[in-house]
Amino acid sequence: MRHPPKKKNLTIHDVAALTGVSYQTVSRVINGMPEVSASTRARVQQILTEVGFRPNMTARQLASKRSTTVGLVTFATSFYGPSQIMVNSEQASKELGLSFMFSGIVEQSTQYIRRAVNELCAHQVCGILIHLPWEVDLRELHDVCRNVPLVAVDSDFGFECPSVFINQESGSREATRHLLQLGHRKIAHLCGPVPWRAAKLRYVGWKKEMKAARLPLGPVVDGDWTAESGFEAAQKLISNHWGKFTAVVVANDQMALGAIRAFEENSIRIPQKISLVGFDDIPEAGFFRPPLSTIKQDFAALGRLSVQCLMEQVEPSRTTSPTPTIQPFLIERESAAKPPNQPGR
Amino acid sequence: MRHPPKKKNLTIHDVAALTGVSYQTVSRVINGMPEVSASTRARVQQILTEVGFRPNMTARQLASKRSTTVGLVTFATSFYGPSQIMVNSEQASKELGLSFMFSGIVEQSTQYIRRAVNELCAHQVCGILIHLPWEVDLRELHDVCRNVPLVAVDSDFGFECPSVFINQESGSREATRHLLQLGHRKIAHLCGPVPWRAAKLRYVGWKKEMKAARLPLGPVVDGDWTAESGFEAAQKLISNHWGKFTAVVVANDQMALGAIRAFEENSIRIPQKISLVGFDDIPEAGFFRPPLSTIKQDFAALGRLSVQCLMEQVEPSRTTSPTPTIQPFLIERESAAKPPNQPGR
DNA sequence: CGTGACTCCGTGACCGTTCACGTCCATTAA
DNA sequence: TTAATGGACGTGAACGGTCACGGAGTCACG
Repeated sequence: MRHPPKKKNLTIHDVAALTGVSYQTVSRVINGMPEVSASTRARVQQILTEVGFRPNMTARQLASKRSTTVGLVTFATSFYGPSQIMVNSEQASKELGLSFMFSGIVEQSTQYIRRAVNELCAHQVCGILIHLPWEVDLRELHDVCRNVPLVAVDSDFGFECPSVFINQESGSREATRHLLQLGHRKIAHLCGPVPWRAAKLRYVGWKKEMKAARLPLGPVVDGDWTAESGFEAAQKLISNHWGKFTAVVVANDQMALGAIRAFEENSIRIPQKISLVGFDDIPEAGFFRPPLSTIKQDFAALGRLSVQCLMEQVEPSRTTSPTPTIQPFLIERESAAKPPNQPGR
Repeated sequence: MRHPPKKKNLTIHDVAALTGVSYQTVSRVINGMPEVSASTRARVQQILTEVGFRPNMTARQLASKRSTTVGLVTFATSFYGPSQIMVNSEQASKELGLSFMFSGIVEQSTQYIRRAVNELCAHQVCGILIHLPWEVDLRELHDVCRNVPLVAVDSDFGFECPSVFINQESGSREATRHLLQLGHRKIAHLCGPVPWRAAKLRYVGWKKEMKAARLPLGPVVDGDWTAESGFEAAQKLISNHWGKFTAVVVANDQMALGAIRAFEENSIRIPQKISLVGFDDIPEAGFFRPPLSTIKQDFAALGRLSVQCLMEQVEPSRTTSPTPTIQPFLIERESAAKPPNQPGR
């Protein structure tokens, strides 16, 4: 930070001098204001492109007290969901002509979260998208945001907050329903790590669907999203609960992958003996053995809705739309079939 | 963008008024300058934390003509490599106290690239990390960057440019060597999409290692990184080149996954009949069937080196270190074994 | 010919910081 | 005593834009 200042960049004044008008006029053509004659506008425009003028966004933000960059804070970017959210909300921002700042947090503590939000606010983002996979009480966050709008992306904090959700519960119900429709009656659940909101909701979805079908809940074991944990969980299922399930709703695709391996190592064929449905539809899912039936979430839509919701906050022009929710849907492949000893439904 | 200005944020002047000193003094304690007495420093500090003061970065950047945010432009963030680069360079930036702006490009044309770089420059980033998987002539990029330093992250543009690389070629040679050491003599290559630099270099690595072993090149087919293309490529290998290879070096793990499936569908056992080595070590690789031997790249190190290299550019204080290169290494699992009909080497 | 309205454009202040000075006071050396 | 030194702080001017004015023309109309 201790080094000579950079070479000068071109400013609005330079352009003004080059064209022979005042800096204000240049500003006007840059911002497309009407009160400029066609001829001078053309002349200024000409010089503008000729010298490749590029407005200094920091100066503009400072002067106008407006901003066109959105911020995102996320946790656990190494997982599929968070990284998808990151990529897609950037894309959506770009489509609306907004820039994008990102701040990841390495550990889910309020301290780190505060820090990330603070950083983004210091840079005068116009609003913040925040995705935290765990449920966490973040009431205090309003203090640090002050007047910077916040949108929760598939997250739940301790307070009322504009949000956009993926309906995890409904997705999980759909997975369960699929199995039910195939004729399964004893369905286990391979659960994600409990503090995660998505894990909990997917568990609830499975439970509710089973209840709705007036069926007893099958065994539940849990993992930590990784394939390895899925492997171990399936082992447990086999050794502790064998006979008590003919299908399993798995909370994500990676654990499903691990589970598939565990079943295979025990010479349990899928889907002939046990059916499996995953969640996420990661790109590899179609090439597992067998190809995994799974629940797909439309992250592109999530990204779009998120920034849209944020911009509604920033600029509360029209009626605020209700909190949008995205419905995940089933991708049917080959890991789920009719249960054994039962010719059909 | 047409809406009432926000409520006022606290400024350095407010803090000054609250403490009863001049704004300059406040600035001084914020920046840790020495010429402040211990007592006033303490008083200011107190108020600072009390009101939760947060300096306006845009104003600071404007005034100081310095910046502490790094920019990244990437393509194809849906792939493993690019998304890893994104996440890890953000992490590395944060560790150095730098903020992070991101701009993805949806299509690899110079126009889009220019636009992304321009956007970042307009926001006065202190430097730009750029990762483009294709080789592309970007000489003109110096114009648009002007005096903003650029670092190529595992990328090759048409001009001399500070860079940090992953030694793709050496990684691929290692994969090939592993197969060679196991006793394979006829080794095929499943190549990535040709315009990609990584695809080309991995191809070259395989070729060179084969040449070095004085062996003829096995068949080459190519895919597009997806599991699906890997599946198709392996089909071609089987139908057009059967008998001409006992092992295949696959350019990434996803294609390897597809290939595994193709072999399986043709009842060709891996690794008993055909050995396979992948590239990337995606989190799922260890749970393929069989677990995939593959080449791992340390993206965390890449991220760290990238921003480090960038900061050396920004602040050319000490001797510039040579372009750093990361060595990928083999993760040995079970998809590669001795060739059939050959008890060992 | 004066008046208003409208079009086009320039001026000065300001946004929240940093930077280069300048000032004041106390201490020390001559 | 006086000048020089230096520590602690304040002042004014940037930085590159935007915003709210205001002024100079031009035209139509009374």
